[in-house]
This record gives sequence, C-alpha cells and structure tokens, in this order.
Amino acid sequence: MELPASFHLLTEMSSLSSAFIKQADRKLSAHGISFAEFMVMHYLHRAPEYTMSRTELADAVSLSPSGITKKLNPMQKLHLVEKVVNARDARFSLVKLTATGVEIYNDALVTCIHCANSLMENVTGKQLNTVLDIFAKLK
Amino acid sequence: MELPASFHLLTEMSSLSSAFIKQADRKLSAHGISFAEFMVMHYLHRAPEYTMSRTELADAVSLSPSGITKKLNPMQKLHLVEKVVNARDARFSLVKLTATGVEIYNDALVTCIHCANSLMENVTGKQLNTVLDIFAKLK
DNA sequence: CCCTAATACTTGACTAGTAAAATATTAATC
DNA sequence: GATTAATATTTTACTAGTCAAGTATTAGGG
Repeated sequence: MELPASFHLLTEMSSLSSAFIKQADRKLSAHGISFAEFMVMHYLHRAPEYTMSRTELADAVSLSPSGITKKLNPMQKLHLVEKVVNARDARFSLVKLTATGVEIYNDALVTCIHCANSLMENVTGKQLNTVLDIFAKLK
Repeated sequence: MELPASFHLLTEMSSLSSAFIKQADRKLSAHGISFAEFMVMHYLHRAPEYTMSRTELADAVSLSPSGITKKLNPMQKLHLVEKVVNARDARFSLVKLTATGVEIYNDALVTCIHCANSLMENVTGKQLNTVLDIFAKLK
C-alpha cells in the first residue's frame, strides 16, 4: 500500500520532534530547566517589558489554561517569572520574566542554539530555511 | 539578535508537531484509539506476521521499557494486540496485532490519512517530499 | 552443577499534561 | 443597584509517560 507523503510527514515529524525535545531537555538540564520552561522564557523574553498575559502565553506554548498554571507555579517559586496583577481587571493577570529569569534564559539560549546546531549539522542552512518556509504554510 | 535557522526549526517543529498530534488524536478518538496507539499498530501491521519483539516496538515508537508495558496493557485488554511468549527464552516476549487489531488499524489508517491530508492541504506533494528528504538526514 | 551476572520485563513513586468543575471577578440587563 | 452571565484562573481527578528498584529467566565461569 502506497501511503501519501502527508501521512509519512505526520509520523516522521512526531518521532523526530520527540527525539529533538528529549535531546534539548538533556542539554538544558544543566541550567536547571526543561525545554518547555525554556520555551516559556523564550516567548516572555521577546515580549515588551518581558511581559505577556497568561492566555497569550498559554497559546504561544500550546498549553491549556490549567497547564499554564501548573507550569508557571514552580517557575515563580524559583523566581524565574513573577505574576503581575492587572489593576483594572483582577481576572486578567500578567506574567513577567524576572531579572534572574532573563539571565538564565540568555545562558540557556546559548546551550539551546548549540544543541539545535548539532542536531542539524547534516543539513545546510539553505535546506533548513526551505523547511521553515514550508512549515510557515502549515500553521 | 539573529538566531540561527536550526534553532527556529527546533522551536517550530516542537509546536507544529504537538498541534498535529492533538488534531490526529481528536480524529482517531472516533475509533477509540489515540495517535500513540495508532503508531503502535502501524509498526505491528508492517511487521512479518504482524509480530515484533517488545523492545523493537518500544524503540520504534520511542517509548521506555516501562512505557511500552503501560501502553500495551490496555491494548491487550481490548484485544487489539496479544502477548506471545518465546518458548526458547521466556524473558523475550513478542507482541502480535490481533485480527481485531488489523481491522481497527485499517479503519483508523483511512482516518489518519484524511487527517494528514487536511493538515497539509496548503503544501504540494513535491514540497512534502522535499521536507521528508531533509528529515531523512536528521535521523 | 551452582553462584554470579546479564537481560527482559514489571511495578512503584513521581512529573507533566488534560478536561471538567469550582472559584473569583467584572460586565450587562432588568 | 441586584442578579445573571461571561471571563480568567485554579483545583481536582485522571491519563501518559519517565526513572529507579524489583522480579524472573537465562548464560557463563569456577
């Protein structure tokens, strides 16, 4: 049976991506964070004043409302992020990357870039950009 | 700061793949199985006599030894797969897709292909093959 | 043989996520 | 302005996986 390329891409992507994330997790553990936590910090670091609403952040990292609560709780205890209450509407709260968080993010970013480079050393930058262009159509 | 393409690919792939798997899970739930269970059946279906060793299977689907045990237990109760003990060495056991399992796999495959096609409808078959070729170098 | 080591698998304790119900706060309508 | 509805978040109960310790079985060296 000849299965379509789209099906193969689905199965290959799921296995590749899980392998990549496991590798990144291993490398980032030197900084005391997981890849998922790194991604949270990555989005916050790009946001104005290192601050985003919880729901925006949850969407960005594909977590459910309860998921983002459970992910941020321990990060707050470690003072990587802090909760900022909205004075106008106490339902909405904001999350901000702390100074400590920025510092750790910058260190972890270097590690993460090394990790990505070594995972993809067999592929040229041009090919990576080709894939990125195609991925952009898939969103 | 200009981050390398490899880093972007790592982050994009992690978010795309998680979105794709969520979508596939939703669609496959009509057959009473998860995408992870579908992948188990997929590898078994391609194996000679629908049979593989547990460790081969665990590797194929990127699960730890305990992970494969916990994944297969409920599938045995539903009679999708069965355990085959090796007479020569009782440590090694084999897993076989049952007749029921084959039937459900074939139905689910159709759904999964539809799902993959609709996820990737914005991209040509040629582009998908380009990505698959590049993925092959990443393994 | 028999004791030790190696191998395959399972169990137990834990982490990370989800969905659905509960809570808290603001908005809207009468 | 009080009550109902809507919105954001948290809690609870559950599922799915990991790692490390435990169990069962076979292999090897004295």
